[in-house]
Amino acid sequence: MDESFFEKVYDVVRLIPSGRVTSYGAIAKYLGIGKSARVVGWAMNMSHSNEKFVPAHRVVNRNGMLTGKHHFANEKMMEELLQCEGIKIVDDKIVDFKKHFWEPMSEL
DNA sequence: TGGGTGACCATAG
DNA sequence: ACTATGGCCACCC
Repeated sequence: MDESFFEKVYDVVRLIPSGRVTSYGAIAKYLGIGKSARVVGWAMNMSHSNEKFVPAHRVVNRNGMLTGKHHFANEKMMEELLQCEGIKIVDDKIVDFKKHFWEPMSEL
């Protein structure tokens, strides 16, 4: 299909259940690019271009740190959204990240 | 057309 | 334990 990689990334991100978080590498691996997790991050960078809303706030790096918070409308919006879903954020990091981690391969 | 970029991850020193 | 570097792929100008 003409679905670009971004479309797939957006689709997976949109499938992330509320209160869960995942990492770029997990999505990258699920899509098959594996090591090139950067493409996933790049896709998120252009997420604002997508017509539909993409819960990019549910996607963090492997350390569970909100690396992309600066790319949101407001830097605090990301952790605020996560907190709204019941996820605790301390020092721009997700508490019990492993516990809230959502693996697309296992769930999908 | 081609180059440069990027919100990463893994390994090595 | 921490820091530094390399690699990797797809999209935008």
